[in-house]
Amino acid sequence: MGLQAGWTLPGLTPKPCDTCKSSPSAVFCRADSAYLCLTCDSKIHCANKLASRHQRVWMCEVCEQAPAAVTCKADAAALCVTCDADIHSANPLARRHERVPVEPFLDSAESIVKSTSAVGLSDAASSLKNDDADSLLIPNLNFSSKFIDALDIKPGDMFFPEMESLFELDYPNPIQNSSSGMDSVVPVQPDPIPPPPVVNQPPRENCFDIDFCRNKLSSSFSYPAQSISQSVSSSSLDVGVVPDGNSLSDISYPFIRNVNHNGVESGVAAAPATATAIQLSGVDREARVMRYREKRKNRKFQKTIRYASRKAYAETRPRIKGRFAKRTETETEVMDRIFNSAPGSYIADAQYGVVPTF
DNA sequence: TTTTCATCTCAGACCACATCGATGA
DNA sequence: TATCATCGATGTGGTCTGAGATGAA
Repeated sequence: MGLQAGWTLPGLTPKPCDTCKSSPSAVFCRADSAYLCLTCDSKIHCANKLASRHQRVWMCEVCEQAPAAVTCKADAAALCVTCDADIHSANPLARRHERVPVEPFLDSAESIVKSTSAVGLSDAASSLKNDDADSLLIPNLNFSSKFIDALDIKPGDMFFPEMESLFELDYPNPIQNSSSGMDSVVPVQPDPIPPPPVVNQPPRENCFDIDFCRNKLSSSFSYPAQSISQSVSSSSLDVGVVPDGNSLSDISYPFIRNVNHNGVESGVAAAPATATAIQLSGVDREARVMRYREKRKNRKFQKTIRYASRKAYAETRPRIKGRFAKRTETETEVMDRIFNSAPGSYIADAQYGVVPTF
């Protein structure tokens, strides 16, 4: 977190909350087309049942001016459309980063911060590795550093030291001024919902449908305002699949829906989000992207051991040039004696606290 | 200033097999 | 309903490899 002070560049302040005008916005409410800080988000969206159903997304980690549209798995970062294009068109490697549309949440952002701080940090770490938890990834990563910033908690103070690397993601402290007084909200699994709108861009250039179940990029383009299909899968079947397409073509933003204040979709593209992103062009954007890249460069992900028993086995296995090799019969007998003679004693590594086997 | 080459750094692939988790009998 | 067997998927670590980054000529 030592880098944090250095990130704050003059003139690159996060978008202020539309309500209080004082705190930096942390989330974007689609129904209200409003940028809100965590405090105002809690006040507004916990006020009544209808408001609580407004879908919100976190702000882009780079420009902090537009709602995040996609999450890059490789970078573990939520990015708006424009930043996604900037960053992932830089080189062929970046183009291959797998990105998925962000999923909005219905809980108040503050409650997510609270609940995940208690139980979700470890999961967030493992989710970096386990693509099954993609849906968890975005909000957790987004809020985690915000949470840390807001509460002035150092990573080392947390329960999970291995999470430290996660907090290298720094933010401009959007909840700095937020109060903790909010109602607890029962977590609700949000319906699969479209990412924020993409406007002011030729649809056919930027809005491709992609089906990761196929090898080739789908050639069927979709006009974003009409499609509500989410063809990007985050199931475990997609683990390790890196699309070969180019940055923008890899991701579809098929969910351009405008939801009015009554929660009714109008079918008309909502403009504010991306329009704001586009306003941030030129030097500002370049500076933000550079800052983001620097952060990413310094970020480190630590491996999380989920099964100590497997680790123990892996460490004892014979190898040839680092690769696992078949055991000979003698070795198998020896290992059988070791593991069978002292049940439970081999895995004494309480460091991981998992899987008491044998 | 630009190009070329050498060196360094790092992410990802690879391997075998115990274990997990789902499914059906 | 509970138990057991089966089977495919998963996770584990050390080394190698190739691509990108960096620096010198």
